[in-house]
Amino acid sequence: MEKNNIECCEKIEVHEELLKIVQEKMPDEVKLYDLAELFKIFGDSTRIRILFVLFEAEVCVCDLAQTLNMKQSAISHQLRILKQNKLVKSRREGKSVFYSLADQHVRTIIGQGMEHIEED
Amino acid sequence: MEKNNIECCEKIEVHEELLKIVQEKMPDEVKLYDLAELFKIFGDSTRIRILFVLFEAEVCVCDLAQTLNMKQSAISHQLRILKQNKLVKSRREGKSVFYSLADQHVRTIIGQGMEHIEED
DNA sequence: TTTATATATGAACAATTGTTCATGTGTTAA
DNA sequence: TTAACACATGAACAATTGTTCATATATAAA
Repeated sequence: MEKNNIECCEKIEVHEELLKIVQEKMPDEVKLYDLAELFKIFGDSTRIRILFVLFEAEVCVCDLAQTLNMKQSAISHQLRILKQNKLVKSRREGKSVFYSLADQHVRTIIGQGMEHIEED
Repeated sequence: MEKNNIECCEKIEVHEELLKIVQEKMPDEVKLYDLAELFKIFGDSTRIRILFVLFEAEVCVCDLAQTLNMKQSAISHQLRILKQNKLVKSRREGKSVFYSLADQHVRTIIGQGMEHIEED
């Protein structure tokens, strides 16, 4: 018996086959980590609200803070996270910095999320 | 001057217009909260790995724990979260409980996430 | 240069989260 | 009924996270 054949649910063959398929198709650890990190970004309603504003227009930090009724500092911290993960991009114009969406996937991902929670 | 006309970046008209558009298009608080909660589910690499296994087959808890090399307890806790959020469904067969994907959106959302992190 | 405005960021705090351990529930076989 | 197995779950702990406050940087105007 090979070392992977640990007994489990008394179904050793199925387990063997599964392990093989999963080893083939499962992305590597780094990619899985990055993927989870990406979704963590969407897992905060402040960041979601920021993105919904950016769906409509390119906006400066100050306007974001006022529109969402939050401290400028909190908005800046979140924008930093969004930018680090390439979900938004920024452009300076005088004293202001304008933020906008950086990626098409943002709309798709949030759209699919909306569809999911609007079911049944 | 109306009370919404707080000065910000010396661009009151733009701010006014933005507020109006955002108020129209922004989902209500409950929906935004639910949406963030949904994405939080995807924001953990253990749960992501569970979902990748379920992309391939319907699997029992024991096999999941062995395949992912984790404690059965940890897997059960995560499956509970996935089930509560309708991302997986379960079916008892004797002593075992088999889990499988409950929703098409799961593949799309994870697929879009993969596309995003695989860019540039 | 000084002042004011817009934004960024480090530290600190409360709140949330994922895992482990111990134990409980449900099912099957003896 | 008892024992064994598969899974679920509450409590506890460490680790992570989002906000606030204070302050730093950057730009523009005086």
